Amino acid sequence: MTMHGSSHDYCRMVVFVLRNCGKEMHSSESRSLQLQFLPKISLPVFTGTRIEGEDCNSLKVALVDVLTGEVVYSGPESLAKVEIVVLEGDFDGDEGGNWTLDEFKNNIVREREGKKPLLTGDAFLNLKDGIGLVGEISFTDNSSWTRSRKFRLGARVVDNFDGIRIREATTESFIVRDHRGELYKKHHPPSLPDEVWRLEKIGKDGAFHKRLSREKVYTVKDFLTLLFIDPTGLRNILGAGMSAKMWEVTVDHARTCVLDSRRFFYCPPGSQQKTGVVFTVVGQTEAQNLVIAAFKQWKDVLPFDDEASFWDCSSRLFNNDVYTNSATGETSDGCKNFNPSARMSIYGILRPIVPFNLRLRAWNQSLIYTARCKWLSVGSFSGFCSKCSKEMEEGIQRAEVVLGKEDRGEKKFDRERLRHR
DNA sequence: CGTCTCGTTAGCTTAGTAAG
DNA sequence: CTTACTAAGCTAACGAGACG
Repeated sequence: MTMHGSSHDYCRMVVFVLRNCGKEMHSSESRSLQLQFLPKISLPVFTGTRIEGEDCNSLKVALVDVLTGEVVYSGPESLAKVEIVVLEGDFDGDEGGNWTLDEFKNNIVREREGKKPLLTGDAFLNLKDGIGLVGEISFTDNSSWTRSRKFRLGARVVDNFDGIRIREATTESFIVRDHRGELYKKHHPPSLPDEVWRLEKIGKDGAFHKRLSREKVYTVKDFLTLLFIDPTGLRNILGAGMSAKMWEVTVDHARTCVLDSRRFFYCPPGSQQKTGVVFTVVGQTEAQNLVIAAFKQWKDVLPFDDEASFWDCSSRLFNNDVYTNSATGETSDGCKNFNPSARMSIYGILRPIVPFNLRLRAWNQSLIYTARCKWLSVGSFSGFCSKCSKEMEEGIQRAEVVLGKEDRGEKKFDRERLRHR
C-alpha cells in the first residue's frame, strides 16, 4: 500500500506498512515516523574534530513514532539507510518541524567552492532495530561564512519506502569553529604545568602575559605559588591595568586548578622540630583551608582563653584515642637523617594532638626520620630522607609510620602508608 | 566617549611528511 | 630531489568589556 502526496505536500500522517518475509501486513493505525538525533551534540564543535553527543556519548539517530514517542524496533523502516547532511543554522527556526522535503533539501549546505566536502567520514549509516550509530564524522570548514553563521546536522532516510515520508531529523543549531581556536582555549580547570595564559583574562602574548613572563611567572603553578606566598606581589606584577573584577576572575579560575596529593613538610633549622608546616606543591597550607572551613562551621570551633588552656584541654580531649601512645615523654633525637634528597609522603587527616615522638621507618625497619611534634598531618605529611634516597634506588617502595611504643607492637598507625614519590 | 586589553576568528605562511 | 598535502604557527582585524 502506498500513500502519495503531491510533490510538495507530503502527508505527515502515513499508513504504516509492515513487510515481513515478503508478506505484507497492513496496520490499521496511522503512524507518523520521524528520525531523531540522540543525545544533543557536544559543544563546542571544531573543524577536524569528531562530532560527538553530550557527555562523551556517541551520536545516534533513532526512528521514532511521533504519536507514541517510542523507537520503531521492527519493520523495514527500522533497517533504513540514513544520510547525515549539514543544514543552515536558521533552518526551521520557528516552524516547529513542519518543513517539506524540498525545504529540507534547499537548506542543505554544500562546501565552499574549491574546498573539500563539508563533512568527512561516514555520512551514511544503517539503522538496526530503529537505531543507528553516527560514525566518525567531522566538519572540514567553519560555519562563519553561512547566512546564520551556524550549522545544524540533518539526517534523512535514503531509501524510499513506497513513498512514505519519514520526517528528517535536525539538531539544534551550533557554531563550528576553526580547530585553531582550540589551540588557544582556556582550560577548565587549568592544570599546574599549563602556561599562565590558559587562565582567564590572561591573553596569550598579551600585556599581562608579558608582565608575568618578565617576573618568571610562566605557568599556572608559578601563578598559584605566588598567589599563596605573595599575593600582593602578584597583584603588583599585573599592575593597575588589571581591574579588581578581572583579578577576581583570574584568581578564581586559578584556584579551580586540581592540585596533586603531594604535601611538603618543613621544619625550620633550630626549631628542634617543635614547629613545622605542611604545604601543597604551590605553597598552600592545610592550616589555611582548615581555618577557612572553621569560619564557615563556627559552631564546631572550640574557644580557649590562652595556649596553656588549649594544651591542657587538648591532652584530655585526645586522651582516649589512638594518639595516646604518642605522648610517651621520650626525648626527640631530632632530624639527623633529614635531607631534601628524597621525598616521601603519607596520606590521611590533619588533627591536633598532644606532643609526641614521631618515627618514620622504611619497610625494612630502618629508621628514616624522627621528630617531636605537636601537630601531625597524617596522610598529608612529607619528609625528606637521605638514608632513604639510597634505599629507594634499591627498590624500597613504602614504609610505615609508627608512633610511640611500636616496639611493644602497638602500631596504631599501621594503615598509614608512607610512599615514595 | 576614548583607551586599553582580552578573546575570537581566519587568512596567510611555514614546517613536516609521504609519494613519486 | 620535487611535488603535493596537511598540520601548526603567526598575525591582523574586529568586537566586547572594563575603566577613567
